[in-house]
Amino acid sequence: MKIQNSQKKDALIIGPALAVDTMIFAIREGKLCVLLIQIGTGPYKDQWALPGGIVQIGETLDEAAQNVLAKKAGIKGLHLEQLYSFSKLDRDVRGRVVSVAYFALVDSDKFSVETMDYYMAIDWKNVEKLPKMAFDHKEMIQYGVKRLCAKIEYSNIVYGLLPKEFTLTEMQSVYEAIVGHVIDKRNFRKKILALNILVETDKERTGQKNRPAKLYQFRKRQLVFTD
Amino acid sequence: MKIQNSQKKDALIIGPALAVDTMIFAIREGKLCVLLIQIGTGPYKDQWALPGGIVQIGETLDEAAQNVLAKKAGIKGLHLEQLYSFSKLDRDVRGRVVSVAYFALVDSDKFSVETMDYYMAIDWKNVEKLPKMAFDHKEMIQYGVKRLCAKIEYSNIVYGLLPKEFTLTEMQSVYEAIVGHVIDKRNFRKKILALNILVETDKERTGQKNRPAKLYQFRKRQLVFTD
DNA sequence: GCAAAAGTGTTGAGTGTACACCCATGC
DNA sequence: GCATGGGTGTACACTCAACACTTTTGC
Repeated sequence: MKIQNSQKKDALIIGPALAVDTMIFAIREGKLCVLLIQIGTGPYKDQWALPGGIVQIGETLDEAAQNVLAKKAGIKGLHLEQLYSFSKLDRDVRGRVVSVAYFALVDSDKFSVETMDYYMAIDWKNVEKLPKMAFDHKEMIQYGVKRLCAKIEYSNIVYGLLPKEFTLTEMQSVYEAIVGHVIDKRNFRKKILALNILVETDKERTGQKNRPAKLYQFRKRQLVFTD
Repeated sequence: MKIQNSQKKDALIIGPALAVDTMIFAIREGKLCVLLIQIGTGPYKDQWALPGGIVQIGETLDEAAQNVLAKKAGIKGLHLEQLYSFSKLDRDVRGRVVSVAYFALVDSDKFSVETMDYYMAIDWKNVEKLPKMAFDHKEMIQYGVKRLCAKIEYSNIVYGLLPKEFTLTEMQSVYEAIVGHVIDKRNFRKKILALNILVETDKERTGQKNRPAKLYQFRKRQLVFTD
């Protein structure tokens, strides 16, 4: 492929390789977790990494991120959002790779993530207790968590983390897992209901040893910004 | 360059080329403007574009953006911020290029931007009256303006648009140019002074046919987030 | 003295925060 | 009847928006 360059006309330019890495967040046992794979071979053997891969010539970045997830974790059709592009010269010891990070939120109960045979393992890891990570993926995750914290304040992005129907207390637990501290129950309910992003159903969560809780749904299961 | 790939081991991968484009904003005659160059040859001849270029193998994205600006507009040492990565398949008819957009704000009076001889022209253009643009650069600029509007609300980023010393009215004019509507003078002054990002000097702007205005400086000439 | 821009406070509305008790259910 | 989590309201502080007149200078 030829790209015209203002210095050396008609030179064949091979710049850095281009990759995407995907950061899938979920709440597991009340903690914010991220989906990681364990690398089976090469200089990063046994270390953990975000699902990622090289961008093919016929893919946009968004498509590349979708394809990586489909291939490496069997996950399809998530709403993925571009986060940032990482480009330190030594971020991959095998060669020069610039990587565009993407993130998404899922309800982990809906996914039974399968280990593909060319990885040693695939698993959810608490973002506060990350294992030894390959590349600059720890840095990526820290950046992603920061952005996620900011984003839940002005969008309904947590819809991805919750099942179709859920109680307000369940929703509050998700917020608490992300921001990392407890929230006042009355204020939380007041704020969320005022946003008008939820609709009450006529169902209740029964079968517990206490008062049943009303179930709610999101008005729209897609990203909406509140003002 | 070889990159190991989980599908085809030891294949030589040539993915999309990687570029950076830089968006330099300034206020000119009270309007938000962006620095553009007019392309002299090729399929985009006579159209305008952001200063940009291919990322070299030994550069980070940040460095590539700095180098592009130095080469194409003689501008050095700006605080550039990464905006977003654009990757539509047909965004450059000459071939497949993914481009990472950067932006910065400058006080245009401090720069005498020179036309390099391989361009037809380099000039500031009002972001609301853009000429015919090459690539997807119009889309990039629209995205950049949106982000800029959001950003001035919670950071001191406009420091780049103002000279070392300035009056509050001058600062207010910059805000008005960016957000695109007039702002109440008393509320603006109250808000800005409360942020505690400015220091009063003992100087005044004299020589006009009206009451002299106090001059202020930024406490820090680097990006600071308020709260 | 007049034109032109600088500078300055108050009020009302709305928003965010802190805080404690009764309710419905399972066992 | 008791343990468990569900559900509710008020008071205060703070923030934001609207609004008009006096001051200082050049001419």
